[in-house]
Amino acid sequence: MTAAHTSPPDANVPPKDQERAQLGEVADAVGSLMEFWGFKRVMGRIWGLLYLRGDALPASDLCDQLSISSGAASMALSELEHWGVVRRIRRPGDRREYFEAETDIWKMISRVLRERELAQIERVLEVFERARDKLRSLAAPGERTRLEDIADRLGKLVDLARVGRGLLVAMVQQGRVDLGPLVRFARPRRH
Amino acid sequence: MTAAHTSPPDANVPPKDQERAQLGEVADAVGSLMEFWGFKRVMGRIWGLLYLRGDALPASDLCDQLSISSGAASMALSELEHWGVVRRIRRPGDRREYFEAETDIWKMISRVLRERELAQIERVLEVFERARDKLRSLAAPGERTRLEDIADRLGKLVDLARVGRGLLVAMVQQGRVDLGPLVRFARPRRH
DNA sequence: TAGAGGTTTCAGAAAGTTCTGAAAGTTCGG
DNA sequence: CCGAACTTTCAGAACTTTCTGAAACCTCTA
Repeated sequence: MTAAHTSPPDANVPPKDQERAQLGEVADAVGSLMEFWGFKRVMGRIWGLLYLRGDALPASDLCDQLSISSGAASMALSELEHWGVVRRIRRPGDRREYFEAETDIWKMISRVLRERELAQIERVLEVFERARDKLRSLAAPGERTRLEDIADRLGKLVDLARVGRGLLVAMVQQGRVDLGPLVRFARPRRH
Repeated sequence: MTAAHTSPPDANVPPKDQERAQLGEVADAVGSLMEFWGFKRVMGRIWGLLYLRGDALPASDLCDQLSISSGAASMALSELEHWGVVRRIRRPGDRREYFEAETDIWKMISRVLRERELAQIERVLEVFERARDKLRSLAAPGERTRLEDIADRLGKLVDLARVGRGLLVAMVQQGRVDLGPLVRFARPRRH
């Protein structure tokens, strides 16, 4: 039997190590959330650690604590900076750069919605509209053709994308939205 | 000079080919949207094509039109089926299986929100809560320590995750939400 | 119930992504 | 300006994801 039989189970693990382990777990959880959102996992881990620590750390500390190379840290940090999620700080008399977490989470989220999701939906919307018009122009005039039906369904996608766009705009502008229209548009018409 | 100098530019391209090209573009656009959402690109391409066509197609047609192997089609189709995004149909007197697109888009979206995003946030929330409690238990009792500060910031993440969860629940339940609480929670306290 | 027609599975190929570590670049105090 | 301290860049390594194509597996019909 080892000393581990005492209770609580980790009574003999140095508190510093336990703290570091917990911070690491939270950072990993934030990392998986961020990865889910389409960012690099390390980006989330870095922000999570900085956020919890509450003060600015030099890159070398991040490399140690998260077990990543200086290259990975540098790349992730400049991307985080680009998204306004982390700030770079210089301290007089210290040649290193320090990094600190943005704490206004809504600011971060809305920026991503605005710059990334909104752009995405605009692109898609344009494709939909262009294809719809093209298809209508191909349809034999006068009669109701298979092509017209396709164009109509495409029109439904256009409407949906527009509602989605409106939703995003409302979110990033006033953070208050009604999903009703989205639900209505996304349901198939009775006929 | 080629015949392409006549206008409109593709007056001499067979309409069937133009139609197919447009459908392909829309399918690709849906594919990139779906990829953005964390699904496989082909899944979106398949759903897009089936949705526009409006009727059921056999797998072999999908392979032809989207230039994918039977294996890829089979895998993507069962995943789409699992998400309730595509239905499998048998036609008497035909040995092949046909596939048709679900047209209730909200049903699809809310299902993903419920089964995937909600599960994700629950997982993260648990990690946050566990770590917060653990850190509090490590802090020296009585006085205000650095550890307590960390635990407080973690508590903020917990609150935020709870609000996010509530938002998702509201969305999948009644499709009507107020983002106000999210915005409020996500902003840093004045101090 | 044999076997033709269709579907799924899966090992390896291809493509895509992220990381490492060292070299090149930058910055600043002296 | 020099050079130590730090940061960025980038080619290739390592890993992950997705796809192919053929073999195994169904499943109807005759």
